[in-house]
Amino acid sequence: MASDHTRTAILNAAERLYADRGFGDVTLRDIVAAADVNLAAVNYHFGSKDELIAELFVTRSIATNRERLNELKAAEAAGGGRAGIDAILRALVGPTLRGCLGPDRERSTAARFMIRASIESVPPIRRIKNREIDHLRKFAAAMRRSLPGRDQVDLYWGLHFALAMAHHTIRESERLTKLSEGLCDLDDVAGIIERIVAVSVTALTGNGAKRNEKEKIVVQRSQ
Amino acid sequence: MASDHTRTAILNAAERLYADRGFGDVTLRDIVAAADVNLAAVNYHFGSKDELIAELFVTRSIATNRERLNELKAAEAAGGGRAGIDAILRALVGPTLRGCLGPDRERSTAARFMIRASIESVPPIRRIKNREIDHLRKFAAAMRRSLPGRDQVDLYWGLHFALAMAHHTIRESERLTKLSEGLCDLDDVAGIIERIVAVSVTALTGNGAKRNEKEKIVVQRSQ
DNA sequence: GATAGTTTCATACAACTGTTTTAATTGCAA
DNA sequence: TTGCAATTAAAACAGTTGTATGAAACTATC
Repeated sequence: MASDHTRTAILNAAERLYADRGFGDVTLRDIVAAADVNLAAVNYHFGSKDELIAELFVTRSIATNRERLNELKAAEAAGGGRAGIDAILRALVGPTLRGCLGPDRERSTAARFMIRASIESVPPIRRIKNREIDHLRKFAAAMRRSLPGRDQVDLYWGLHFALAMAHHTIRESERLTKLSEGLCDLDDVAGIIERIVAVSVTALTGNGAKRNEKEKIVVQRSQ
Repeated sequence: MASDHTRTAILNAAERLYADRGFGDVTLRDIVAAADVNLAAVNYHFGSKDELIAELFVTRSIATNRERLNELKAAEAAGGGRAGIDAILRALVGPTLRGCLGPDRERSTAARFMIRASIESVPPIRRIKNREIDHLRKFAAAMRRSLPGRDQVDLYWGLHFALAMAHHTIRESERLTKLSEGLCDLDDVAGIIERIVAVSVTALTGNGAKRNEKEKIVVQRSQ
């Protein structure tokens, strides 16, 4: 086990290729070519292609989750145990958005790999993915502490929608740029994060949230 | 060309299989088995697998877009040329959500296929996908007519976020159910649509944004 | 009912996939 | 150094993929 060189070279090459091109059309031969190792090394070190993907996903998701939790803990510590709802949501969507959008050099292959994994949902990953729910529960709990009076159903939907906006923005950034003819600036990551946080907070605390199930909001023209 | 039977059988089987299992692991042999036709029929009628997928996507996206536009046009007609922003957003996300969520029997393979197509982004589809932008432009224009005072950038983001919440809800419905331990009712499609519309409307017209003075938000009881 | 054109069928093909095998090489302890 | 395990290497394997072929079956027109 002298140096793990081959092992980590495979992991890094696989992460980058999967992040760039998705799981669908990346073969083991693509990976070993990029890593400059022998084809059989994958099965020697990981057992199978699926186990390689699984290990990649586990490693990277631990890292991503830690980053989010660090930000959450910092926000809660700053608020004496209770973070503002905006800070919680910022900790939830910030790391991924920063890792996937913005200038090329700041992007992380890890974040882009995780987005791919959450999109394409390949079998080896689907089996492990339940752990992510436990991770999200921590954010749900923080939100409950932050807005103790709020209906839990609304909190879950708010959490869900915040993730929705973040992921969709990453996945469809190109389309949004084209649709808006460049008006929406996808390089302004900080601005995007604040926009998503603002919408989520408004949904959770604004007029829409107190609404009874039987009511609906309509916009009327006064003239 | 006596009956087109084989052709349409292939199209229907392919649509259902792709909708159920994604593009990744559905082979031509799976399709012809489900359609009960010969393997060579695919290449005879469509030329290649990619052309089959492309034709499927074009046909189905025309149908989906028409459904959304009909709802938009009806809303605009009812409002004398100007639809409420809520009705516009409802026309945008309603058809797809109704087609993908809710009781089994109401789900449409077409809507589920379109979601798959928008998620997995396989090469033959990616080439055609630009037309969807033209389709979305019509909704952007309607939103502009509905909220003439609002900054266009905000409108584009609102449109984008509405689609984000709809698609993410479809893709991650199972996770949301688990996370909320059943509190979020994914069978209540009408309620989900109203929730997404409400959040989007709040984001577009609510506190942080500069609201047009000619408009006001009211909360109505639906019954 | 023979014929021409279309559609179906069984089958073969070449390319590519993940995996396995077997041998060569390396690194290190004795 | 020698011996031994860990690692790398080249090649082959069995399975699956989309596609192509040529014969058979059909359909409609005369």
